[in-house]
Amino acid sequence: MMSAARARRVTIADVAREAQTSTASVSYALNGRPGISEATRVRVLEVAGRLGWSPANAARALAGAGADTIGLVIAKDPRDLSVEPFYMQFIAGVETVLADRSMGLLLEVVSDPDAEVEAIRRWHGSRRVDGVLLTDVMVDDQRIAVVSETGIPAVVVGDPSVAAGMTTVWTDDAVGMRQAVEHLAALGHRRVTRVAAPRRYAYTAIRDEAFERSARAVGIEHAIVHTDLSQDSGATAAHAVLSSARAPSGLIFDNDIMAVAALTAAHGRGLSVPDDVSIVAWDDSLLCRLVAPALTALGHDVVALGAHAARRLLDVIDGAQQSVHQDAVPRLQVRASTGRAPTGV
Amino acid sequence: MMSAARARRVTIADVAREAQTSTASVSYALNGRPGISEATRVRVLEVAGRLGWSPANAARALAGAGADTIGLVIAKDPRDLSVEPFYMQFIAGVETVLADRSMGLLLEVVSDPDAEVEAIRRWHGSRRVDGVLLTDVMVDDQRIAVVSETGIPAVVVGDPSVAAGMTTVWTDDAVGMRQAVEHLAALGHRRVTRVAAPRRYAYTAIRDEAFERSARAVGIEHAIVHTDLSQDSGATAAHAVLSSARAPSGLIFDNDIMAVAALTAAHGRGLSVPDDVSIVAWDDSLLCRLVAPALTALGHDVVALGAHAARRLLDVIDGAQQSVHQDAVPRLQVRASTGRAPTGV
DNA sequence: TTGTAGGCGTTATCAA
DNA sequence: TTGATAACGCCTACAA
Repeated sequence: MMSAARARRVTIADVAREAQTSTASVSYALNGRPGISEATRVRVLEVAGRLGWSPANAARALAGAGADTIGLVIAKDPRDLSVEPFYMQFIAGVETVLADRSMGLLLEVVSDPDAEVEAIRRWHGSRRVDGVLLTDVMVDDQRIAVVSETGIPAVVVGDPSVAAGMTTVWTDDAVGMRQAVEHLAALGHRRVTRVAAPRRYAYTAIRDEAFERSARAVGIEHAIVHTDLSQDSGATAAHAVLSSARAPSGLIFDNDIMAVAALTAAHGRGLSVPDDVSIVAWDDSLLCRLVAPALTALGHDVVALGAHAARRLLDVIDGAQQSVHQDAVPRLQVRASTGRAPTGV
Repeated sequence: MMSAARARRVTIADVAREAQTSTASVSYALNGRPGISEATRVRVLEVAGRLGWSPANAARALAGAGADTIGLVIAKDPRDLSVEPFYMQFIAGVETVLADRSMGLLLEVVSDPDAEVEAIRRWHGSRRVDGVLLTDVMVDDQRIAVVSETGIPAVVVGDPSVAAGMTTVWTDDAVGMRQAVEHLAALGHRRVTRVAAPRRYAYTAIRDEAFERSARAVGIEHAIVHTDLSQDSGATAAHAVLSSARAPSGLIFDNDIMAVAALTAAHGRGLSVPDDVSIVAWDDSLLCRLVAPALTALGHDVVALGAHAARRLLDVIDGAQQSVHQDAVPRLQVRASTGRAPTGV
């Protein structure tokens, strides 16, 4: 079979010739600029449509317009991504905003933070993106340093305290944590353990602190175990914690995967949820609703978060001052996995 | 705070001047082309590094190189994406291949097929991508028509029968289906129902046919129910099927979500899995391992599939002939949700 | 209101 | 092996 001969692309000059005018007028017409008669504009647009012309992105970018693209680089192991509903939702939200401005999203998935920095550098160097979105901020995150040093328009999705003054869209995890702790306390739980994300993530310290403060405020015993967020570490942590001398009656996990793993672990130990132990998950996903009992979980609208972040990034690209924006507060969805604390504990 | 003054970017001319040579030599040096002395090459690279120069993507693209980008457009409701581990894994696989050629992935998430076609047209028209990946092929898919008519380099991820002769990477769903049916038959099941995806997806008919053929081959009663792949429709289908006069003892679902919903539905009806009813899921995700009992499921390596498709697309972009490539065959992971058929049925 | 021409940063051609 | 120089396609002063 013959490979289809690539027909020469139609250019602005072709349209100008066909419409019997100049390339300048074609450009004006397409971009809705003043300085052209209505008659000419209509004629040009008609011809452009008929010829199927659309401006080459590279040419406009070269002529001074931006790349009409923003970048998002995700540093995760592909294995973990399969269970992270977060990013697809976030991306979907971003896209809703980009679509209105017909901008594109350049995505890169890398396996380590160094590659992430390198990707941002490369994108900026080759002018492929007008700005970047930074998620999953870590302690001493190199990306923050690179971005603020090079002046790439960027929005940090995370706590302002780690954003080095850059524009930030953040969620108040502390309030979420407090809801979870108070919910368990109100149900009579006197000992609660937080099964947390790795310390390298910036949000971990924030949630740790909020957890301890909230627990102290309601006067209950508390402890924290740090994990790697995996299913295995969730199960391991659950077993360890539940077999300890003074086992807690309430567990708060930093994601849904670990919470579900803990559910299975508890059942495996002959414990009932929520009669013997109550479980709270962070990240309210479908998973939380699918398992039995359904999991009480902290959730927020990630699609909206993505849209919010994208909107702010476009503002920054347009020259807006650096600023801090709070997104919706996490809400506790109470379901069947939390109940009154067992008596006599 | 002042917005950082955007320093003028360093161009190839700057490097040429500093290295006391011409822009042509700089270009040759950077791209590792012959026709330049080693001394000059070294000098140029040194200067380029010192000045922090990297070529502007737009300029290269305009000068004839490609966009160094491939496109992937996903037509799904954001809500559904949150529970679709497929795409993130697929994307991760694609990225591993693109990284080697330092190409980028342009992503677009839209909510309906028309927007998808429009996105592809737009990308092609503005020359933003060198090629596209087509997934989730539907019956009479407009994208196939547009792509083959415009000659955009593309790879169809799906059955060759719907790819209109374009380069295809496919998975043999029929073999997967046969494994599932034979597995149930071997366990003594005599009545099996397939809870299927919507008919608009091209793969649905393929799996339907494979299911019927396999069931006939092993001589068991069989039926098919079409759904929208949602949790709710999975539960609804399970209830309807299990309450029917001649209820099947085996169910084969077209995704993991519905299978999990059915698990809950079965429990809700006081049925034991697998003692009363066996359940097989398609798409072996973490979800299948997290629930109790763990689900027997058909799975394949989606990360590898993404890499495979990307590799073939790069070949097509490089001018390869249209061709058909089979990816790994789905494998049945036998877990606790399937067991011997109940006696006396 | 219209058209001409220069510039954006590379790559490719063609003399030297 | 080099170095001018002409595309590439668009935008935009500036001139008509």
